[in-house]
Formats: sequence, C-alpha cells, structure tokens
Amino acid sequence: MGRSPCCEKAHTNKGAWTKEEDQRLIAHIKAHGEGCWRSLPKAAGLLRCGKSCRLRWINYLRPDLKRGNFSEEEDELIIKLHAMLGNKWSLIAGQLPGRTDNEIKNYWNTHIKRKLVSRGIDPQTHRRMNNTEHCEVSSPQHDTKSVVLDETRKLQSTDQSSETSGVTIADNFEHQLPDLNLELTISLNNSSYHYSSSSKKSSTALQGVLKPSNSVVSASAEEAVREKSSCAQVICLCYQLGFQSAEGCNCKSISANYQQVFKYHNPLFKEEQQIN
DNA sequence: AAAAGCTCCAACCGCGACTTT
DNA sequence: CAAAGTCGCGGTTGGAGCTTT
Repeated sequence: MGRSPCCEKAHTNKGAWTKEEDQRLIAHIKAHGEGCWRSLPKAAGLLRCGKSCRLRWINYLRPDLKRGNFSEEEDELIIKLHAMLGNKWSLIAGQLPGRTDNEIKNYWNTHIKRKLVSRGIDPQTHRRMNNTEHCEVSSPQHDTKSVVLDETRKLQSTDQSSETSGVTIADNFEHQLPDLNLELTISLNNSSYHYSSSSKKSSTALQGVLKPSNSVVSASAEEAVREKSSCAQVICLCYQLGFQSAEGCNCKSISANYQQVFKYHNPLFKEEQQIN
C-alpha cells in the first residue's frame, strides 16, 4: 500500500531541540493537550515533524518524568520484567512510573547488560552463561508466548460457560518470578476485569504480549472474550494502568456503564485504583 | 595539550498495528 | 474490503562529553 511520509521533510528541523522549541511544544500541549501529533507542529509553530514532537514530549518534556539515576529496586524490576517480556520496553516502562521506554532501553544497553554479564548471566536469555544446559529462566520470548497461548486457550475453553469466574495470567508468571506482581484477572460474570500489568498504551501493549507478531495465537484473549460475550454486553479488555489519562483505552468511549469495571493495580503503587 | 577511544543518551528511522475514509 | 492516514514501538545512530594514552 505505500506510505506517505509522516511530514514534509524538506522544511523540518532535525537534531537537538532548542529551548525555544521546547517552550513552544510545552505551551501548546498545556493549552491543547496531546491531540493529533501530525497537525501539532504546524499549530504550535514548530518546524518539526509530528513524530519528533511526540518523542520529545514523551521522552523528555512530560511533567511526570522521573529524572535521575535508577534505583536498585528499579534495576531489579527491569531485569525481572525483561526476563519475562524480552525487549518489550514500553511494557517494562509501564511498570516503572516516570520512566520512559527509551530511557529504560538505553539504561538496559549501557548498564544492566553489563551488570548481568558481571554476574555471569546472559542478558538475552537470562541463563547462566557457563552452563547453557541448566535453565533457570528460559527464553523470555518463548515463555511469554507460550504462557499467553496457554492462557488464551484456557480462556477460550473456560468461558464457554457463562458463569466462568476468572482467569489469572499472573499465576503462571508467579511460578517463575514469585515476587513480581503482574496479576491479570478477567472475570466475565460480574463484568469485572482486573489487570495489574501496567502500560500507558495499554490496549496495544497488552495485545503485543497476547498476540505476538509471529505468534501461533490465532485469536487474542480479547477477541475470544468478545466473541463469547455477544449477549449485548460491550466488553473491552483493554486496560489502563499506570496513568490516569484515558487515551490508551477505548473502553471509555464505549459506554459509561462499563467505565466502572476497569480497575488497575500497579505493583509500584500501594493501593488498587479504579479507572473513572 | 591534544589526539584517540569510549560511554551515554537524545533523536532518528523503518515498520507493524490500528483507525479512518 | 482496500487504501490511506496516523500512531507507537524497537533498533540504530550521531555526537557531546568524558577518560585514557
């Protein structure tokens, strides 16, 4: 199908952002919010492409960003999440409030890789490097996929009966990483979905795990549930975690009646929160 | 002092996924 | 249903700043 360029490249600035550009971008987003990135540069009077503006805002200008060094706890959490998810930086970032995927990716490549190597652990496989036969944590990509596949199948089979109470994907993860809370509970009966994994772009992000690009999973859990719940219920499995804004979740636009059913619980936050 | 090498991170690029027409 | 438009992700790069020789 061919794609047009995201912007008029001939008349856009590239490279480092100036203070003035930053100010313009901040002022515009404060006034109008994070609307359409494509039209934003023109509206804000910036000679940048929308993509560049988005990146600058998300990775550098957003007010909720946590600057500074990573703590030991953050290090360990990143390592655990990477063992489970592989290079799914946006998902990992969802578990670390105030950190961006780009920042974590850079930190992984510059610090954590080295740290793991010094511990004798292969950063890609999370296995001990000098004993490849002994598998402590098997291949992240493979495991994530197979766990999710299992859960999808479980969901598809168990939700045949409408009184199915729930499926907790986190259960399987807990066998590998018992101290990491990635609880993901789907409860059909009371229309209550409860996710603990967190990501700003949660809908897409979740699908990224549930439906990897080369995966054998033919239908995501979301689709499976949706199919089985055709009884006039609008069910959205997208989840909203880590951020209060609604942009990542279509469920809010579906029906106010269902807004109350989406709850999230971020392991880095103390209490369970309700999406409104 | 300066050249060479290294580290780190902001920014870019290409592509897939999703949405709109 | 297909094409076009948009967004977001992950890999990669460029260059500023730091260290070593």
